[in-house]
Amino acid sequence: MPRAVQISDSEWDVMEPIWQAGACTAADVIKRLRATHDWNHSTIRTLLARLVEKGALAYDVDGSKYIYRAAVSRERCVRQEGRSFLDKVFGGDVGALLTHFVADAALDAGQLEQLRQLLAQKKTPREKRT
Amino acid sequence: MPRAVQISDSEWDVMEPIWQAGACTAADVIKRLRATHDWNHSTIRTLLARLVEKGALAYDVDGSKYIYRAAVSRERCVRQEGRSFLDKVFGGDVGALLTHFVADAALDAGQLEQLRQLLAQKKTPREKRT
DNA sequence: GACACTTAGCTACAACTGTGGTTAATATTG
DNA sequence: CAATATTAACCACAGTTGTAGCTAAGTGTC
Repeated sequence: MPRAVQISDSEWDVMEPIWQAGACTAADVIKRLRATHDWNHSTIRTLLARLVEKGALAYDVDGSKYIYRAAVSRERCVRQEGRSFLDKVFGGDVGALLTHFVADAALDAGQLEQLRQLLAQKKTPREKRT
Repeated sequence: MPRAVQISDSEWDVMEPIWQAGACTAADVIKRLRATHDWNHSTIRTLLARLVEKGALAYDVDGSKYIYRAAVSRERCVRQEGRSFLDKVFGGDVGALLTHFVADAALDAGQLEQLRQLLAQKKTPREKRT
């Protein structure tokens, strides 16, 4: 399997618009990030380049520019980040993690209901699903 | 408030035994970590020193050695790490985070039950009054 | 065609991380 | 006491991260 790509915080912010848009030029990414980040365009270009090096992004050449696209799915990265956070902070104990966030967070009625339903349907691991 | 202490992965592993034991010497920490990590004792001492610099640990001098103790609570650090993970990966949406982990994890019957109860008791944030 | 703008590529640079060696003072133990 | 082990203090060193500048080549505009 593709060696686990390690995406830093800033890099994650750069991935986000690309995951959302599917494919963008650097200029697109820069434009989108302008709304939320006060970064120099150089910074974003550097991050794009690093993400390509890391294998998190790929690109197609279009004339003089690159059309970037994700080379790793967001899902995959979320799972990996989640896993590593879970291991670091909760020693791999998902129950503890969930308990923490449920206790710590303010959930609105809709979210609570959704979770209750998720849990209600949730099977214990006897029935293996992946 | 104490500026948010930023604890790296390795450092976290060093904090853990201290949070558990309450107070230890470097030798204690090293001994405890031997079980799980294949680290040179120097490495652990370096991490201890860095954690002191960062204000995550404090110590009392006992003869020629230090008795380390946590200067920041585990709770606090868990909340902070949790917050930053939540923001990075789920854009601050706790519901999404919980959904992810519930869906992704294998929970045994006991954990499921515990969570159901937690959710059952959980109050929605103060309802907006009119 | 001249000039401004965009683009990728390369360079920089300090802080943080992971990992561990060296030293000098101090304890411990045979 | 002499040899050995422990300790904290310092140093090292490469890799990652956050942040950005500078350059040369290509593109668009008048």
